[in-house]
Amino acid sequence: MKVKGASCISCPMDPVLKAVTGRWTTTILWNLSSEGPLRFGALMGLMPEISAKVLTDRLKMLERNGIVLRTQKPTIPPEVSYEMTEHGRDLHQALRSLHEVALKWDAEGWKPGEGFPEDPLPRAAE
Amino acid sequence: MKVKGASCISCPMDPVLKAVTGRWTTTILWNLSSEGPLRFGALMGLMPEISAKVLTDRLKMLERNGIVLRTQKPTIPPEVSYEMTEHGRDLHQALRSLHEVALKWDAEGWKPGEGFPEDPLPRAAE
DNA sequence: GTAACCGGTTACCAAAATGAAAGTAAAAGG
DNA sequence: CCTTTTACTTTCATTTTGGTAACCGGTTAC
Repeated sequence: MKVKGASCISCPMDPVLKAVTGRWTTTILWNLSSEGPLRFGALMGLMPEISAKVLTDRLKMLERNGIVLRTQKPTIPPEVSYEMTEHGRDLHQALRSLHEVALKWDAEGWKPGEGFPEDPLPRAAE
Repeated sequence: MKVKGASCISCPMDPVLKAVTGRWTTTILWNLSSEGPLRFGALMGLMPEISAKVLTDRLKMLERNGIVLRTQKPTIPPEVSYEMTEHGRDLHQALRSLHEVALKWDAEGWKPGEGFPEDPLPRAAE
C-alpha cells in the first residue's frame, strides 16, 4: 500500500551501482562515454591522480561486466584502446545528467564538504 | 584541438562524483529520491546490509554537502528523518536514468562479474 | 528497579583498497 | 649494446574502510 512505483530492497539497482559507481569507475566511464575510444595512456593522462594498477583493475572489472570493450593491436609496442560496449552506452544518458548536475552545482558555487553558499545567484537578492 | 565539447581533466565532475557515488551513497540517494523523506530506521530497513555507523557517516557527508536535509523532532524517543534538499533534487533525473539502465540490464540477464549473456533476446538467434 | 525505544557515538580491530616503484615483454632506433 | 616505447604486473608498505559491540539519554511500560 506504500509502493510508489520505484524503490525496493531487491530492485536491480544494487548490482548495477556496484559495477558503475565507486572510486574512479564513474570517472573512467564518463571519459570513455564523452570522448570515445581512448588508449590506456590517454586515460592515464585524463586522470593524473590514478595509478596504473588501479586503472587496470577498474578496466578489467568493467570489461568483465560487459560495459567496456578492450581492443589490442598486436603491434610493438602494443596499442590498446578502450571504449564503451553497446550495452555500456546505455549509461550515456545517466552520465550526461550527472554532468549537467556537476555544471549547475559548479556554477552555483558548490564545494565538496561545504555544500552551497547561501544563495545560488548573488545578484538580484530576493 | 581535440576538444569535443564535454570531457576535461578539470571539469567539475570529479568533486560531484566523490560526493554522490561510492559505497552506499548512491543507494541512499536513490531511496530518498524515489521514496521521499525517510526515518533513520526506515533507511536501515531498506538497506539490510548497511551498519548504523556507515549509514550515519554517509548521511552526515551528504548533509555537509547540502544534498540531504536532516530534520529532528525533539520528541522522546527522537524522530529523525532525511530527505533530499532542493539542490539534491537536481540528481533526480540522473538517478532515474540509472534506474532505467538497471531495469534494462536486469531484463537482459546481466549479472555482476559475468556481464551479459550472448544475446539479449534469446529468440531470433542470428 | 529496570528493560525497551530511537538514533545515534565511540573504541577497537581486521580486512580491503591504494600508492609508489620496479620489473616485463619485444622490437625498433641510436 | 643500450635506450625507448606501451601497457601492463608484481611487490611491498601504507592508508582507508568496515564491522562489532558497547554505550548514551530521557521517558514510558512493566
